[in-house]
Amino acid sequence: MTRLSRAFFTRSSTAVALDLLGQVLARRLVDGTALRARIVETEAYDRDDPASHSFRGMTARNAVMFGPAGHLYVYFTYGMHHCMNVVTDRVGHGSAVLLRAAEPLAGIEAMGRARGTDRVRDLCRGPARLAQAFGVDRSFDGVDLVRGNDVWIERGPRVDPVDVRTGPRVGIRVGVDRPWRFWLDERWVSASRPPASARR
DNA sequence: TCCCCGATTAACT
DNA sequence: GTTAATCGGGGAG
Repeated sequence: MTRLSRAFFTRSSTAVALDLLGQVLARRLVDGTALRARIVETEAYDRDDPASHSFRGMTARNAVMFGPAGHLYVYFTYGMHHCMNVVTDRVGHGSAVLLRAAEPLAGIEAMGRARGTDRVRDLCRGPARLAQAFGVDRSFDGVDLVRGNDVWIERGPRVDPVDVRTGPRVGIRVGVDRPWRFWLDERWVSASRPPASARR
């Protein structure tokens, strides 16, 4: 097992988002249970990107985005959901990659318990589902993926560039012109939805 | 302080 | 295809 390094994360969010496809998100629960899932969908967010939480500058909520790369940025939204991001680029830059979906590999029973479902396909298909399956909430905001022993990302089998798909990001109403969503296998990828601009 | 709405999901018709 | 759930962030006043 090779863990992804600080250098891997200290690059542009789009480069990291693309290269995270096929890597393995790993977690060790307090009871020792190991969780592993292959990352199959990501989205890049950058400063000067109106869809990014960092766009309007640093606040208490997004402060981690402006810190060193390779740390988790976890935010709470819709009054009930948590989403996991990996901080990218240089300190002070303000960029991150949203982990949107993954293919469960190990610890599936524990993930099912955390999610309240037996459907393997729905365990990690969607950013809030993924965070819930991995037991990640706001208390994980700022956790170091490079040095920590609770969550980290391992090098997975090499991905053939031919298998990579790109397109507009999901659920946003600004910055839709940037094709910063990256995914591999439709089966494990989060549900598409009508453009955010058409809702509410 | 008030108020709108979100990097979503599940459960509807 | 539509919508309720549910609450914190942050812009407006």
